[in-house]
Amino acid sequence: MTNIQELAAKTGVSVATVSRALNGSPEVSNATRDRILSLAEELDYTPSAAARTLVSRRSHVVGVILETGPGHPHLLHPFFQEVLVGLQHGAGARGYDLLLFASDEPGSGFGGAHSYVRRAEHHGVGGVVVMGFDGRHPEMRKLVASGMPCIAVDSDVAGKRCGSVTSDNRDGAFQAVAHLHEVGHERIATIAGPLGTRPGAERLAGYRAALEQLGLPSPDEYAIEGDFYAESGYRATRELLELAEPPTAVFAASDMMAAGALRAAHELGARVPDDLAVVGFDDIALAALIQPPLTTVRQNMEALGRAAADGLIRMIEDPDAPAGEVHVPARLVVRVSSGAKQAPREEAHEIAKEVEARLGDGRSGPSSDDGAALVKDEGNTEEA
Amino acid sequence: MTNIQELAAKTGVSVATVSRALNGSPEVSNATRDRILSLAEELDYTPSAAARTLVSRRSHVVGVILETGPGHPHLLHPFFQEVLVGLQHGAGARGYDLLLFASDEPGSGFGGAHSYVRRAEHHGVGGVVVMGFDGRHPEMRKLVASGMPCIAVDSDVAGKRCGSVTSDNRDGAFQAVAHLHEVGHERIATIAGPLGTRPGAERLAGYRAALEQLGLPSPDEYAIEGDFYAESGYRATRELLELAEPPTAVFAASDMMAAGALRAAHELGARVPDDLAVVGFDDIALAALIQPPLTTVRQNMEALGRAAADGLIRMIEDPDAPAGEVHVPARLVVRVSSGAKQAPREEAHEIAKEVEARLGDGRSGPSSDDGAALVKDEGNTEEA
DNA sequence: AGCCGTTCCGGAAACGTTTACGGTCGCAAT
DNA sequence: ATTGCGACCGTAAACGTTTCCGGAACGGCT
Repeated sequence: MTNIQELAAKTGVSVATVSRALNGSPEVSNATRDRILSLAEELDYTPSAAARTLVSRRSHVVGVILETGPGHPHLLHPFFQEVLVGLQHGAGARGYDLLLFASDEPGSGFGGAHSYVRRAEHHGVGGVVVMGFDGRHPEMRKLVASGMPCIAVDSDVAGKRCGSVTSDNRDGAFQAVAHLHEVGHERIATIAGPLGTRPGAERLAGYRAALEQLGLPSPDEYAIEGDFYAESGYRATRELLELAEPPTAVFAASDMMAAGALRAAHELGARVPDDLAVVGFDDIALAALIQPPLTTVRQNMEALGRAAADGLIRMIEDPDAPAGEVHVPARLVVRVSSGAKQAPREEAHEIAKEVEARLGDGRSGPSSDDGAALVKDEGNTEEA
Repeated sequence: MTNIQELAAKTGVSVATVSRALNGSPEVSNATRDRILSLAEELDYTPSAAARTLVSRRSHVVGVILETGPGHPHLLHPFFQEVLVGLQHGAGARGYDLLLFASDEPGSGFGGAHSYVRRAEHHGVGGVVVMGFDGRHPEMRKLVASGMPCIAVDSDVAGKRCGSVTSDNRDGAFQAVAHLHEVGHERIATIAGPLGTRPGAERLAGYRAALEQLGLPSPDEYAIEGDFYAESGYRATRELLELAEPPTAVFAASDMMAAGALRAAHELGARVPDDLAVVGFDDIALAALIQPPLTTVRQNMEALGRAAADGLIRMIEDPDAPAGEVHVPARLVVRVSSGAKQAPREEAHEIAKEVEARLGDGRSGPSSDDGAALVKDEGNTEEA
């Protein structure tokens, strides 16, 4: 491996000058800079991250924490995967790489699993983004207490040096209800997420706000708390349909619960969307593939990731940057389950473009089907 | 941050001794070792990864390469996500962390995007695992040429220091066909993956081998090449069903193509599984949720990741370890689409346990539904 | 008493950078 | 002719480890 000394020797200058040239310092003449740069290129010189980090105390790496052990299946949710991609792009654009904490035992000789804080310090990362934790977790408390810059995705941890990034859950829910109202519904129920979670609470708030603003009835029985999983959506929908005055539409705070709702409706002989309109939240891959294709509120997960990376790096590079809270807009994706007369033209167009962008030269792909994530809305062909 | 010198000063020994104590060298008395260790614990000492890497030239980090730019949607496939989890566990168990390459421009002053090899060297990672590339990609050629240890997942790159990990595609396909034969089918067709890809070719080979061994007919028209995506499965199935002597069962080399097959069958009025039995490959989340629930060959993606991590770290730590090729077994998951009389008892049991393990205390989860990945095979309730 | 082998430890070099400090020019202003 | 200044560059210290080399102390053997 060629190092900075070699460059110095071969160009006849000191290592200090080489370092300056490499880092674009103005204190070096154009002539020598060019000489050095071209030699570096020629020798395929790559600076040692370790040495650089050691002295400058900044590693150009951001940590990523996501719990994947038993009892933490979150990581397997497509949601986090796409956020990760956003992180990668966001961090990459700023010259940072991502470090996924995995090891429990970096060095040796010490006992027990190390705290994330300690691991972060060990690697000299300037900050971390955390996903799949809630703020009550002891590790999270330690983290925010440590003063290390961090950003939580879709969670409610917060602190002086700890910001957060979420979808605009409230607005997304609002859109969903407004849409149902637009296509003619008056009696709109909701299957909420766990109210203890931030997205659960916010989506319910958006639902309530929409009902109020639209002057729609909002009986207590129309809001049932679920747990984001399909089964709870199933049960809630059964309850709803057996009410004396059942709703004609339901907004589920997650696609999985919406899927459960679909099944319940099917079993009770209620046709979707004719007898019961359904809107979900998330736009997971499944949404476009089930019957009928699900109208849902799409979270822009890539944007979430990008925003998290941006915010974090800002905090890292400016020690007294505020730890903000950013909301990424969510947008309604109209498919069949909500009973809209017809998807507006531009919507279809947009989807097509999106699919293309994500598909790319997928044909040359390595294996398996990537389709689950990019589906050409096959369900829509039903309309033809 | 407390460093090794501080420990040395406070325990009244030299830094060399402290270092030895920390690393478990036998050349230090038990008395002093204990003194040092307990002080280290007390001061919450964390060694600097940078310094350690700088001198020892091993970073205890493995690189992970997966292309996520436009034209590379692979990363969004659940497949890679689960592999990533496996990697995390595998690497973590050996004391390694994962570095996700993201940045295009680590330092500055140089032009253009850096090659992966260079980035890997920059960070001092001992090796990398690559996913979502095929061996023909110029970056991959550079990588294997560089002699850096690497492992490719589900791909066909190979070289002196470059191993690979794949599912046992051949055997998985064999199982699928054998299963179809067991439930009574004789005329079994396949929708293959792209024959240019390794999984595509291997699964076809397994299909052929099974037919031969079982003494089943294997007319040319029964094998159609698809591209792993749903649309190709749809078209292939239409072709198959319009043959003079159509097959009664079809093995699709991916779940997405199987989904396409289901749709085609539906359109042509063929009932699944009665008129046409279908088996897929992958066991993506979707598989359990579509109607009818799909019998498929499950890839153990977590195991793939673990195997990749294991193999890579072996290569890193033993400079002349062979770059092996490992196959992870795939296993058939019987649901409804294949028309098996009944899922064997233990299978159901196994699924239940699996679901539980992955679910864990999911209730306390942060948001969204994790359900897509862990579905309780709701479709099976149809049988009741 | 001399010698040798162990056991434990310290000194110091090395790893590849960045950066504070100082130095040498040449040149314009006094 | 001195001074001052800006542009450019070199020296060397630092960052926190690991590890080679050697040395002291000690006990057992001839």
